[in-house]
Amino acid sequence: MIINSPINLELTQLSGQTSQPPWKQVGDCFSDVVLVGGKPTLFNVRQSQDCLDFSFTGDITEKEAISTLNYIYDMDFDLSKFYKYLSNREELKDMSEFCNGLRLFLAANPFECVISSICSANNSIKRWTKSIADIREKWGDNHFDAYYTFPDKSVIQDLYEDDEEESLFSENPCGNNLKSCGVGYRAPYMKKACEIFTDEINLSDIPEMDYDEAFETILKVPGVGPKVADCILLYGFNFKEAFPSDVWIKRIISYLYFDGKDISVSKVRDFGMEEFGDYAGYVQLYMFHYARMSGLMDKLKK
DNA sequence: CGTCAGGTAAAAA
DNA sequence: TTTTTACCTGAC
Repeated sequence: MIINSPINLELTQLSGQTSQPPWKQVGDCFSDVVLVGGKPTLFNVRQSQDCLDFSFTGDITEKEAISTLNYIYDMDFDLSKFYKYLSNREELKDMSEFCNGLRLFLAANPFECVISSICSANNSIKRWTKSIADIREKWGDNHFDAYYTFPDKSVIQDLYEDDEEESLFSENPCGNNLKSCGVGYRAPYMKKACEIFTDEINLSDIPEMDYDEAFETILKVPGVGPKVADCILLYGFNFKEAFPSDVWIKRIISYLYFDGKDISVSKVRDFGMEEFGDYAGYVQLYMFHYARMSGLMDKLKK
């Protein structure tokens, strides 16, 4: 079946968005299990022309399958309108040609996005995605042979933190701890985050909030600073007005808009949200990948 | 072996 | 309020 909106699937999958790790890739096909209304469903998606071709296995209707994929790949977002917006601005006009068909890769599971985003802080894409994949395989539920859902917060909350704690309390230590997944000093953040989601913050309240309230709320979670909070709201909850600002976005914004002058990450965030409004999230996504692919990043590295 | 990677928390200015 | 410092880990 085809979803008739343009997308570059591989670019979208491999762009390092902190919603979840990329789906399993075999040839040109990407697959993963998603809980749709609690029902495990295996999705297979691939590029067909410039659109999305998919099939699925699971006890849901075709309509539910389409609506799930529409959400995850943000297929209702009007890319051509966005490209017009970019082309009308001198600083942004080159970006669309370097990232044509790049879309948001939204979280199938917002809780997983929170943990992924915490894991991504001061980390590489390769390492955080492997950590999250390891957590799924160790403590998630197995479906359709080789696929795993992300474990529930109650599971993560009860895990040992590291080898030392495990060998202290366990009769046969066997890597049943968070740090064995390479999350490093983020392990206690993850566990405390789960506690907070049990007795203080209800993640399902977030979509009802306005941006500032959602931001202040999610910022209370251990391991979540401003950059990670914006990522969680953008990739996990589809708040498109988020403008996650890290050192790279700072360098790029500084180069494009402030004549290379050094400005704080916090100012960059304010600037991006003010300047780009509801397009802020997409501009951030395109900006980062434009810089990577155009060579601007190498130029700014020194 | 030292440096670095898409920051955060805690301490200090 | 804004700046500095230590920090798991794996790759180079």
